[in-house]
Amino acid sequence: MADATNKPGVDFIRARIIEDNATGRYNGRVHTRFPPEPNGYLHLGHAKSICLNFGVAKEFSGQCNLRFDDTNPTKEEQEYVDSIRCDVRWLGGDWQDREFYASNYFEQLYAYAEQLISLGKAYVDDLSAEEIREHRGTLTEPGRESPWRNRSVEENLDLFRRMRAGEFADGQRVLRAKIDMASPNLVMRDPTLYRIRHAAHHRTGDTWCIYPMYDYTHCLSDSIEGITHSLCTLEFVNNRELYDWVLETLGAYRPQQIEFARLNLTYTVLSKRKLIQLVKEGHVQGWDDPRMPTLCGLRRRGVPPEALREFCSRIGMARADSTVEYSMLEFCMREHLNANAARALAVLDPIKVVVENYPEGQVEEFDMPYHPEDKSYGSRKVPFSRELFIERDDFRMEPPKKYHRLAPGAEVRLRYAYFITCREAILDDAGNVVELRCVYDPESRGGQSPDGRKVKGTIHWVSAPHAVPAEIRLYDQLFAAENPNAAPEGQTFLDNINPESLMVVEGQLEPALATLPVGEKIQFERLGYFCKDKDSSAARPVFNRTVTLRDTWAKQEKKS
RNA sequence: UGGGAUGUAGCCAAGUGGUAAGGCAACGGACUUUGACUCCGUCAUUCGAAGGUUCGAACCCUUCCAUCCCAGCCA
Repeated sequence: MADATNKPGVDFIRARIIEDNATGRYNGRVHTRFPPEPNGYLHLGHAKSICLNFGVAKEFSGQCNLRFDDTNPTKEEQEYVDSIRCDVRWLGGDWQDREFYASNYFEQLYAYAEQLISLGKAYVDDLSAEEIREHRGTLTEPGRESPWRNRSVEENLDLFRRMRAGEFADGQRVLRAKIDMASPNLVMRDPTLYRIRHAAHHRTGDTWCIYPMYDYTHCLSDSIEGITHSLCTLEFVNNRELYDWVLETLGAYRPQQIEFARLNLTYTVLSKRKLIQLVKEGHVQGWDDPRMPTLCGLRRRGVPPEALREFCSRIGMARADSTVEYSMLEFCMREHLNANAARALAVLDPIKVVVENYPEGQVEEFDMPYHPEDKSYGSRKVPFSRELFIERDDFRMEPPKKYHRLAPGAEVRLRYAYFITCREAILDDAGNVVELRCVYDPESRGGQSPDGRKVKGTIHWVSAPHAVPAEIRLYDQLFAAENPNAAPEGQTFLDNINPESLMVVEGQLEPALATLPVGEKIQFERLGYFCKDKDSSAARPVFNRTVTLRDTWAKQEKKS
């Protein structure tokens, strides 16, 4: 056991669990929870927590609950709980029948609060929010006690019951823990436990007009559910003292809170406030805009859940603040998609090619494998004719050194089809290439010449009369700056939005692509991975680019 | 300025007294009917800094420095 904790790859949380199991601290039980507040959509930061909590439970034959931390009725909505359920399931979190809500425990929490009052550990305070703030002191000065701090248990009980009964207006009184107004930890300076809010709750309706605060609710919810390891992010380190205080004071079962660093990613923002702003101000087209780091956005973009899980495992788990490079995420997308996406041909920026020596009106079909390394994907027939489209970038009037695509007089292979040689480029008045006149070598059918002659380049193509036009959405980073939050004086993260984060082009697809189901992921050979979007219609498919293929040539060319 | 947390390569991250894992990125090269994939190679004499203890320190001690979190009736 002890040596298992020293194995590389075991993070500090798992090491702790192994140790707890070894000492029998929870009798070998491992029970975690993923506790989102239903006030927004889940994003990559939550993915880290989902993978941790559900992952740990699975690895140690334990359980993980889904718990909605719904203690603030003014911010929470059913829409969010629905989306959260959907996103967690998509990522692979399985909470079985253990879907809980902090609001399930309101009655129990209330009883505990009365107990705290009876113990002389909580009191009703008449101070206003502002007065409480003034009494709290500052980072360097101790706070002052409220004049209402030493009311009798009877008076406190009476007042608290009347708070519940709705006798007071919002903000008129709160229930506070009686701890230590001079504590160097501000969280411990008589924290608020209950506040009055005459607001309908999305689950409990008008049953309550007082609502418990996070610090009071979370520890007790964990305790009630028998959680063993309560995993949360670093900003809650200061709250742990209160977490323990509440449970200890009430003599309740005590799980342990363990904090880890939250995820930061380059070229993106992961704060709920900023994400909401992007949606509300129309900088993106919604929570599921494929440029959003939300789970629904990533899903729509075509990112497989497996890639996200792999990403979460690769970034590790530690307590140091960190910012992971976006390229790590891209690597995980490509790694999974390369092994799991079928291939097809699509031309996104077409130039017409006329194969002069190919008989007019003739059409033949090539059988092409859907996956070059996995025969189980099968194959499909792709039509070939006298008129084709190839990628504009695959032709140069004056090819640079080491360019092994098409140029006047140059020969290339059309993927799985024939060798062609360019005879002539037809230009318009502005000097743009409008058409290429080529000849093919009939002997090279399938892409190999019997004389053993080699061509360096292989390019993709579609048959013009058979091609299916489609809307292709080319996504790039939403932000142009590595750290969008580092905006110059007088600017905000919004000024770092990448104006070219979305480019829409009209592409030409091979026919088999027309019938793909929405959500299907596919590699357009030599271009990248794409996913059919829900905006598709029968007449007009729409594809989102998930991520490009690595492009060593483009990088090399840019350098010189 | 009080308290808490954290500093290992461009990024993430192991390592917890015996002489710096791994991954991403980058850069070379091989292979290639995707300039993809795959494969091979290069990439920390040094662990925030300075002192100290020790035969031996990224690990222990001291001081300092830097970054992050906390003054909601948000979570």
